[in-house]
Amino acid sequence: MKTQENQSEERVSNRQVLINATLDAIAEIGLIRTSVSEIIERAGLSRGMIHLHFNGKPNLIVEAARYASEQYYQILHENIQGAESNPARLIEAIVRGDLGPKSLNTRNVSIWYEFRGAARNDAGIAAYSDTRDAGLRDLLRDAAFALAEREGASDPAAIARDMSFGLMALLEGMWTDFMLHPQSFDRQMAERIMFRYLSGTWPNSFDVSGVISP
Amino acid sequence: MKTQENQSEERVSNRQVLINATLDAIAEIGLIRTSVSEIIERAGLSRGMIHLHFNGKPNLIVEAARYASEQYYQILHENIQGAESNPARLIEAIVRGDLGPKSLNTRNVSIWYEFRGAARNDAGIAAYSDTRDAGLRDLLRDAAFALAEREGASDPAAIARDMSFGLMALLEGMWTDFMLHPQSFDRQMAERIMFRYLSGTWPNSFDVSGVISP
DNA sequence: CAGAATAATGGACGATTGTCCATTTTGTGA
DNA sequence: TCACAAAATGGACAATCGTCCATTATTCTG
Repeated sequence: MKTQENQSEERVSNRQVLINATLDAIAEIGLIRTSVSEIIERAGLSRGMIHLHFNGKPNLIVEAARYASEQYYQILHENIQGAESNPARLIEAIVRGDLGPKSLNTRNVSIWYEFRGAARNDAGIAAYSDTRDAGLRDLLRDAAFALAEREGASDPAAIARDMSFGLMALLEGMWTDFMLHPQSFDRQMAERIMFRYLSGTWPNSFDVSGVISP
Repeated sequence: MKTQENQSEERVSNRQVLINATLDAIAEIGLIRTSVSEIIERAGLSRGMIHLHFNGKPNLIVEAARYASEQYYQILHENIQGAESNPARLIEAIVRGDLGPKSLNTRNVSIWYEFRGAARNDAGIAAYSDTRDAGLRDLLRDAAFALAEREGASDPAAIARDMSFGLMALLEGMWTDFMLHPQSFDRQMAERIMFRYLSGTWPNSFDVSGVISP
């Protein structure tokens, strides 16, 4: 029975406006220079709003981290939809998704890197910075285990542990390289390197271009 | 003809004291909270020294980045000494060195990560943040090329490009993981993952424990 | 030893930080 | 339409930021 709340879908609360402005600022000028003045100017709102909605700047930063983490997860699960049943296809979907423009873009990578660094000295941010890893790692490990078993490895658990860890680390490195050189980064090359790695361990499931179709 | 300059080897200029204090602060509390007050307190010097020796804080930060970069390089070259002639041994030395406690420790990793992030918005820092990569990448690419040729790959240049890029990215990822979980990080596991990757591409030169001795 | 040059001090300075509240504006229900 | 509640404003505030300079201490030179 709200009045004209939903006259339009794009009606967003000022709370969310502040979060978006904060993430924009972090992406563009970094956490160091993201001041209250900077945020409220980008948001087009008044100074007191941060205190009203978040009880101070630190809380706003944490909420922005939570939101960014949720966004990443949502895209991840969209990427892997339909591939969950086949471990090789699942890994392929994760890799391609994580290197695709919806995940790997200047804004996301900058935000991710800034929060990562801040997490070292901020428990509140650390909570939402770690979740990304945990969820992704579990997905990869389970898929790697299934794959190792299927290919008849002697110790599938060990392989799964090493490979999920290695894939995570390699993706990390790709993101870092993208952050440092966004204009020269080559997505195709990045994917090829990932699949070369995968085919080295599971030559029956992968080649340099991805999953081998039967 | 200096007076009592070298009465003891550990006599260091206050310029260097400031750089060390800056790096300590960055490692422990991060770049955001590394203020002039914080630095001079750690250095045990007076407020004006930063302006006297560096003409302002920004310059001090850049000089600290340069020094950290030089330190990293020095350790790198110590690590690979004697292994330059054999490409497989050279890669092994780089990998083991980069994952060893002289390079990969809490202080170094924190500093490296902070400068990496700052480089995005600071050209002065970017210069010394990039050099590490450039030098390391060249070393790896040349070794990878020699190895690819020796193992008779069809396109050694392509292999060398992919592998040097992949090795860099994988090491990046290892460093990041160490930064996030320094207490649970497993150096042996990290090395094994690196060598598993290498043996996937060059099974005649590497196995999971390192270079294969003839 | 005297004099000059250099190194070091520590506080003053304006600018900017984040917090918070008195006030005004907007929205809602009687 | 009126009265009340909620949302939003924007400036005051103390604290801290980085800069810079007048002053003092130290070192080097002749």
